[in-house]
Amino acid sequence: MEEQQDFVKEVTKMSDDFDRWYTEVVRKAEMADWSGVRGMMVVRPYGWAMWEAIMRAFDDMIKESGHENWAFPLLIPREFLMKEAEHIEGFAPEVAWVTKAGGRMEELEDPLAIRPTSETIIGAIIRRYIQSYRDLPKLTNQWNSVVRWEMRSRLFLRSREFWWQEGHTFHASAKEAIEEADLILRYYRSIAEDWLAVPVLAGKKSPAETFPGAVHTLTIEGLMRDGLALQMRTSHYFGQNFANAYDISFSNRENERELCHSTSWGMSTRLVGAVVMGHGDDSGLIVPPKVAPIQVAVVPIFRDDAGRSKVEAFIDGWAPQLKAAGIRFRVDWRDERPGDKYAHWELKGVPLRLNVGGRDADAGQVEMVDRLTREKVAVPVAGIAARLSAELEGFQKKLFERALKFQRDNTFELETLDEVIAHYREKGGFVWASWCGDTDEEARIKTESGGVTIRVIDEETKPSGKCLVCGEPAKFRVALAKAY
RNA sequence: CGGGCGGUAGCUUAGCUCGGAAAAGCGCCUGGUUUGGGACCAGGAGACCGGAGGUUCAAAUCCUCUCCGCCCGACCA
Repeated sequence: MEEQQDFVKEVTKMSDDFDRWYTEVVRKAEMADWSGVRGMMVVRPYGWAMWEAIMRAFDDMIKESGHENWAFPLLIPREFLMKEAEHIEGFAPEVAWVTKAGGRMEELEDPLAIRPTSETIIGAIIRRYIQSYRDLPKLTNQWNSVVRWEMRSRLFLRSREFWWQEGHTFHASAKEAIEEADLILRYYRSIAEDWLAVPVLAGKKSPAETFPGAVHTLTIEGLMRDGLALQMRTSHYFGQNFANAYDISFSNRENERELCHSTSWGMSTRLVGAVVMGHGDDSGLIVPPKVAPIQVAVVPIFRDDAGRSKVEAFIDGWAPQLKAAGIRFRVDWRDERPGDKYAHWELKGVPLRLNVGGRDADAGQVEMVDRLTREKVAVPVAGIAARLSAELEGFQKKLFERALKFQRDNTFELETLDEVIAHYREKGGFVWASWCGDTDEEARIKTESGGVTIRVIDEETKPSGKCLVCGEPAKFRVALAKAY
């Protein structure tokens, strides 16, 4: 982490206490808050706007590849939930149930689960709409919120209710379903890297970390600035497990009944937390331009009414160009002093700030300040929209490169469990190692290291040498990390 | 869900040990002077002290229960 001057004074320094820093930034940047009901989050406009940008980007991607949005019910009958044994076993501890309803709080005959995810109800319903191979693939998605009864919560990262999209697709062949899960993982990677500027490791989860009921789970894992990994979403291939449990079948060309192959995949408001933790600094947020609710903050500077009129007229001269260029900007006319406004927009992580005073008006220029480098440069107003667009693009790129450098500087290659344990006593980051594939040994890594887990299996690269735990020939190359 | 700590104005807290008219700073509102990195003066609004019950002539303060938050752990696909 770079040295920073104390530009913003109202947040705990990241280096002093990362967790406190995180909570203070999220709240003081007006992104989210607690609601008074335990674990239930309020997402405020500044945080929600980032989520909206993510939603739009992802929604465009999946529409392009033929997915359709649906709305399935919030409440799930118990018998629907119970059908896939592994799935329900995995989710049982965090399901909330509606057991009473109505003015007299009458006990329901059959309790209804509040969806923790919708595989079960979609499976139970979608079978109606799938009869022939001609109905396949069925590519569904829904934007909604789900409830998981978590015991410990953090804003955006883990709350009892969170907002996400859940995609559920049904295919005629295993190959097609596997390709679907791969495709979605590529989309997720693009959201993380191209939109949020957070570089990720992509790969397969170990069997112990695989989604309940899935054949395999794919994941993207980002590295936060405190050195902990964050699972930034997953994509699952179910084989025929759900199709079997819910009898989702179709007639093939030969008029034989076959079970569908299915997938599911989800991406949540947790990503907003990844933006905070992946880019922030001691002064607060740094928001990637592509998802920034405000990309450019304009701070007018003047002494008196005459000065104000002059600056206002000057800004009015070129602001419409920014609007026309689709730049999300705000002119800060609040009755505050410039220094307050600087700190305010820095805390909120607005990529570019324009300081505009009488001297600038005379010179036909503005002072542009970069939130990342804090460099100040004079920018002529002639051609300002094109210049700012280019600067924002450059900012997005710089932010990604900085995060990529951070990730590389914090990625290591080790051979034995002892080395891994010693490493995580000192620092964080990713550690690549080789593993034989034994689940008990995987559990040993976690217990003996104090929480280090296998985050990703890299299937592209052959493992070198021996398993870090048992020393037998390795089958997998894996990335280890402590994670959120 | 266990262990520890906390909840008093929008925020941060003092007051609680030892019961006896609810305070401060910041923020907010009004007016004025100000404004290129965080101003100042004057006036003002704002709190049933998280909630319920109890002890007492009297409770922010003592007791019980409960809700919410923070830290640690378990759990977290």
